[in-house]
Amino acid sequence: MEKDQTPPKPRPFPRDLSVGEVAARSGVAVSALHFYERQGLIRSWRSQGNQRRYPREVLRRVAVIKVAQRTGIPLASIKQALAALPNERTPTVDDWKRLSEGWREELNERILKLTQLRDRLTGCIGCGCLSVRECPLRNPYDELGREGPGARLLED
Amino acid sequence: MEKDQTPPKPRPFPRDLSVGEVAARSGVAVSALHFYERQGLIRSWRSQGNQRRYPREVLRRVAVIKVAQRTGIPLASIKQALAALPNERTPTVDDWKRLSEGWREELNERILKLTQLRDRLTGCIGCGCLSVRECPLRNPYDELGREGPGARLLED
DNA sequence: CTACAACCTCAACAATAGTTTAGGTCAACA
DNA sequence: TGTTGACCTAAACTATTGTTGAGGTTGTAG
Repeated sequence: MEKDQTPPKPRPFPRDLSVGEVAARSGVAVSALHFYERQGLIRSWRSQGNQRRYPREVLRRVAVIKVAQRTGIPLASIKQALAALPNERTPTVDDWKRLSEGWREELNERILKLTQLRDRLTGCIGCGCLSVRECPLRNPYDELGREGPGARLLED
Repeated sequence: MEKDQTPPKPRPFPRDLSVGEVAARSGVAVSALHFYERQGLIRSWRSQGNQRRYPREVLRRVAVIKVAQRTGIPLASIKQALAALPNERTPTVDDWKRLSEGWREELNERILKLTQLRDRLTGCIGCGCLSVRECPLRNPYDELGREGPGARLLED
């Protein structure tokens, strides 16, 4: 009945967090937290009543997940990266920093690709060169466009 | 039986194109061309034998679709953009240029966002500020993280 | 004329990233 | 004690972007 998404009133003293609390503080839906847990990106233990309990550290973990997603990294890869964190010690600032280094590289590449794309976009769409064989925009796909020798008429 | 994907031998004189020819020359699978047609991004007429026939112009159309996809634009939006092309006249270079102008803007924004993200990435993941309320990386989601007044202990 | 490659349709399946719903349990407040 | 809000699971559903398969037709080469 949608009540799941409204912030639960905080319990007496915040040693550990309920799923609703994590949702409220991380800005991520309860259903998404369940999902992340099924996918192995976060973990919880259970209360006597079988309710999820999270260490406060989960907030950073979720924050990092969301940030990584914004860079375009799929959850599966984020999971891999998170798996490199120390398992039985709370990750330190340096642990997190190391994590982000790899992503910075990926991000840089994506930015580069998009920048090239942008710089060629107008010119190449406007010119005649989208003919698959010659256009720098299209070239990556060119392998598939070959069809042996033979009179190849001027392309559209 | 996978034969669909091997380049068909070119028919005698290329006035119009079969789906296999378009696939070979555009580097896009036949199944994807069918799909684009179902989605209304391209159109064809039919031969006597009910086979698809495309105007040569479709090559540019498909090229543009693929390029736009690389910029991260979903097919639905590409469809909208293509719908702005003149319907009964073959689009001119200027038509295509206009089309790409809008996309250049979107691309620029995406590049900007990613660049900001990159610049903040290491610093923010490493520092304590991922606490959702103060981090520039997390702030966008902050709305959901509010939970009324009350003693808010130091976040993780 | 016979094969076989290329084509057709329709339906099911795939991966990603979740959300929604149904049916039930737990816990706190009055 | 009873009601309500938060929680539980499992399964089904959403959207996007196609691919795969089954079963049948067309068209071209020999």
